[in-house]
Amino acid sequence: MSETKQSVIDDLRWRDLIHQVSDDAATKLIDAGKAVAYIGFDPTSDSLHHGNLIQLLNLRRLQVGGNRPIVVAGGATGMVGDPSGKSTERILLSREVLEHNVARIKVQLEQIIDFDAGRSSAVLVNNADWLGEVRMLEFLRDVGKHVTVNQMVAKDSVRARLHEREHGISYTEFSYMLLQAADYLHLYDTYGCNLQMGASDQWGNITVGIDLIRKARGVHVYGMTSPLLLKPDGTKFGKSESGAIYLDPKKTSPYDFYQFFLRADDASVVQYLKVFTFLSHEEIEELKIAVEQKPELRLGQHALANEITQLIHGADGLALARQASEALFSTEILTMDARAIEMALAGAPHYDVDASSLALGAAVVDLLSGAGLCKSRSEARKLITQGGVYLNNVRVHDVDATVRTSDILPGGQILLRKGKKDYLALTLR
RNA sequence: GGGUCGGUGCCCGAGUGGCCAAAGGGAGCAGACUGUAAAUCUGCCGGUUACGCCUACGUAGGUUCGAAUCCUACCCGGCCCA
Repeated sequence: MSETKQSVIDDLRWRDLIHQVSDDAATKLIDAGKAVAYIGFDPTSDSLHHGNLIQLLNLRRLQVGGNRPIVVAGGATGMVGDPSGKSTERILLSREVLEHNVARIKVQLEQIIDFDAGRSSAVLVNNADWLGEVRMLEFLRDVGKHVTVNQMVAKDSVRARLHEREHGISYTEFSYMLLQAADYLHLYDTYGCNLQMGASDQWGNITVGIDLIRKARGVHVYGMTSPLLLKPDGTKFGKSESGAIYLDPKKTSPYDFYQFFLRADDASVVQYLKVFTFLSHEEIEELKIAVEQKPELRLGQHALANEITQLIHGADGLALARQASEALFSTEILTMDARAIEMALAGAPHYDVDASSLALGAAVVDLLSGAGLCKSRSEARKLITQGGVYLNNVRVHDVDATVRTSDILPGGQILLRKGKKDYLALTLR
């Protein structure tokens, strides 16, 4: 990973990471390394996902330029739910769950942002620590007094819900922007925070905070958003077939994480390289040309998957993911020797099988559904009928096919595959 | 509180007594073509011990030979009025 020494803003612009800036002065502040920038996350899960990652990397980019990052875990706001970008009312999470999530996320943040970098050291705070204490009357006086309902109603996020036929917006969610504004104010008071960043759907919330600080403190602070990452067909980026891609290796294995980025489509790779990596402009330009001229080599995808997997899962995680990927996709695993197979499959998805059950023959249908490759036995049957199941890379034709002891590969595993890409190593137990 | 419209499968959305496991679209999955790409074409897309049976159209009852469709009560949401 190479970090450029040029202007942070120029770099962000080049990477198409700037959507809106509240004031040009913000860019000067950032380039001077004088920004104290904050980003908030609602801890709705116990792991960050690749969508959050973009914002975190942006914070990191600023930090490299000498700015100080603040990460706010929304322990309090997470209990309310942000209406931005949501068409329906959010389900509220319990205090216990939120606290648990905040603790887990904290560990992940430390991988990406430097919490020990002198005057630009990052800070992690939980807004439950201050919002949780605020008295209602105090809040109404200190925050509510400065914001008119007129401007609140004018926000896109609210207007969308107001005009919708089927769903309204609760007072709770309507208030969300005030809480976020209060966060900004608190961070300004405590850390001299002067910049709030986020995805473009946060713009409305961010501007409320800026206005609040101007009115309450007479100080001009800033906001900046990055564009929402969209896939070429205009749909939202952020989900894989099986859901979000998490940073937690227990939720998304390094192998799956690596594979996700390796499968980026041609039309998006360059954009992803810009957004998800710290590769230099020159390196990315070279990869761009490579993708245009020899797309089948997928050099861009490889670089992307390597960089980001290394960043999140380290060299070891990357090595495992690559070994498994190469064994499954690039070589004929059946010709490898026992040791090689064992090593190669170490990082591949696993499923434990009772060795004794193979003696009698275990139904492929049962293994598929048991391992979670199929949701039900019906689905597994249909899949086999359609020719979508492979045992040791050989298509299974019979719905009643079984896996037996003789199918065990030299490495001690059995390879089950669904479709072209979904491999599973059955491990004997 | 009154009036009114609505609550259908992962999502959107048709269906207003049998031909409905429920049109159509999207998403998803598989096959073909490829480059672990995109686009396209084809098939699948509630569960099951696959004959049949079971579970499903907000919830609970009822009418009927038969209900997603009719009736009653209730719950939830939108809009308007108070």
